[in-house]
Amino acid sequence: MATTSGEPVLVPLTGEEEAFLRAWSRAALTVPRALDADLLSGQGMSLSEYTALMHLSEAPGRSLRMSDLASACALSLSGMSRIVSRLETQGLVERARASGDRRGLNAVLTDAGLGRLRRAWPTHLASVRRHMMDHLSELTVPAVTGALQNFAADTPCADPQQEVRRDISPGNA
Amino acid sequence: MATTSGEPVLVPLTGEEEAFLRAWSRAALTVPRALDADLLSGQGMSLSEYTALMHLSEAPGRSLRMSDLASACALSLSGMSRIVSRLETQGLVERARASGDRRGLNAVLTDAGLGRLRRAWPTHLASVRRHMMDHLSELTVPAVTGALQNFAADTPCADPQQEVRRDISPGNA
DNA sequence: CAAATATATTTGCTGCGTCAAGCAAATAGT
DNA sequence: ACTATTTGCTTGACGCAGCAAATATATTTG
Repeated sequence: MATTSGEPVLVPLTGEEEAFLRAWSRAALTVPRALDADLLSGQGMSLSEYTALMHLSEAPGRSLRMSDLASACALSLSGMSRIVSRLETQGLVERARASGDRRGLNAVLTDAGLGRLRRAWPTHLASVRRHMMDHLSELTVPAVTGALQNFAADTPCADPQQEVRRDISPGNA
Repeated sequence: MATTSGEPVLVPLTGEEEAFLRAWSRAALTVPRALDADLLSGQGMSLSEYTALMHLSEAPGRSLRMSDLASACALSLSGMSRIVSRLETQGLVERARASGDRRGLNAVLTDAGLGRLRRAWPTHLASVRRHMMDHLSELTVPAVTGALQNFAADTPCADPQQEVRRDISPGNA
């Protein structure tokens, strides 16, 4: 499967794959925007804030280390740091020095934060149903979930300090 | 909770839907980042630039009105304007006053731009295969494409002034 | 035909998230 | 114990994309 050159043979996408790619690419841009907009207009809360609160609410003690919260949200640690700061000024989250490792911090969901999340939930749920679930059949849902979980699975969430740096060649310019 | 109040009954997500949502949410963040990073490191070109070039290359006369290019790329018109500016300074695209309507502009792909796109293609193809297609079965690809096409389908791509004549909603698409 | 209005695109400002650098605490090496 | 390195998080600077206002051209209206 290689020509005499060193380059691997690249098989172009089939028509179906091409269509999938285009539909995906569009949806990956528009869906988050739509969810964010609904949440923002309905609850004055951004999607990333909602997501952070959600993950905290599910964590034991409503508490997560910053880095764990960041990877749960698939955001960079620095981005997460700013989001938690925003949430903190609203009193929805507190930062607590981690016991046993004083350089670590736990983001802890406050009662106010939990209440806020609960109030935002219906808005978000309706939005998710409208923009996504209503367009999926019961069959496709489980069929695709596994695939999605593997998409870009090896990709680190930026902030290289979080992970090893995997490097590949440049091509040209 | 439902009957007498004005609020619609919100059915929570099933476990499968919940899993889908989470997998999607993560993938929608990580995949574009991964494709962008590959293109950037391998070709010094961003994913949005690549996408713009691609749509232009497929348009008749390698030419599209700014607003059409924006909606093809699912970007705001203002964002598109800046992208075309970047591409223009690299000589990959030119702006040509639209014949017949002098307030309109056509973004036109230059020969250099087409060459650049062709050179970037293998990198992008490999990236798409690696991060997405390799994780999809032949069955799921066509099964999901239609659903994806309807995700957030009614969502305008921002820049409300774009205000297309998208009049009364038809049945679907 | 002039004024009013609508359309196509660009530009100013702003928020978000990333990278790179920085700081502090923990761990390793000697 | 003392310095070096690593780890966890925050912060400064930056780029990208979005909204709203500005600009330029078209079209409609009186």
